[in-house]
Amino acid sequence: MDVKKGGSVVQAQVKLQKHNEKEMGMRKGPWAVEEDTILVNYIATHGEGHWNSVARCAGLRRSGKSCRLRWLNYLRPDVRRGNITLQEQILILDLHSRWGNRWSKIAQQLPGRTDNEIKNYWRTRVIKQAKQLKCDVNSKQFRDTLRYVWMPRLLERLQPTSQALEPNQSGLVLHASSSLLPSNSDHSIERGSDLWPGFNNQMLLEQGSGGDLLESLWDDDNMCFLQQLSYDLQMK
DNA sequence: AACAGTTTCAACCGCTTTATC
DNA sequence: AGATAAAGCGGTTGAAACTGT
Repeated sequence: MDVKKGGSVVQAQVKLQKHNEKEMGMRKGPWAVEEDTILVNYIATHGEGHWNSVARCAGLRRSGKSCRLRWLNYLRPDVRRGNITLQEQILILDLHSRWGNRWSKIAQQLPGRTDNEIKNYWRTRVIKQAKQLKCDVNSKQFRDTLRYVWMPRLLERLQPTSQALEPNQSGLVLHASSSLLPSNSDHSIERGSDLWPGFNNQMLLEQGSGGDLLESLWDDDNMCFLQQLSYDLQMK
């Protein structure tokens, strides 16, 4: 792809596209209810994909990109909205510690959640809390604290309720043991494993399962614990 | 009640990757 | 093989909602 040369082909294409969008009076900003209805109805009849033609054929004055984003992040029937459960929070932390800011990849492990939502969660909650602890969220210290000390503690607290759930052989399983011990392996997420069957996709889908034990990773109790941990580490 | 500061999250942007011709 | 279009990704922004004074 020729993107490095000054005044590249791609840049010219983008300029042209922007010009065309302007010419056509493309709408931007929040979607109106009528626009949502048009998009939903169009996709119900014609299906997803070919977003530029969706925008054009449905009579929406929106870019294909905008239609795609609106559908994937908001209008899609299987999209889950609202509070991120404790299990999801733990899974996000675990996956992020291994994959970094690969939001889309992480989102694939959380049914119904979008990359955008996970990214927002990370930026607004995790980074904020790390700041409170005077930690850099990408520092080894923060990651190790989460992974080797805090998460085992949380999992321990969750386990009694988790184990009450039926194992889901087809679902995702977080290998508690492997993910919490130093490892270079990227295989902690597998399908159909039963190392720790209580913690799987099924559990994530069941609203509130285990969540009544803890509402959030960032409650007072946990924050005190983390602050103490952070202090202890600094004293070393 | 009014205002200021903070938080949240939907939407946009720029870039890269993938698909198609 | 190269050009172009479309899709996808991660970072960023800004308006609305919320909270504190």
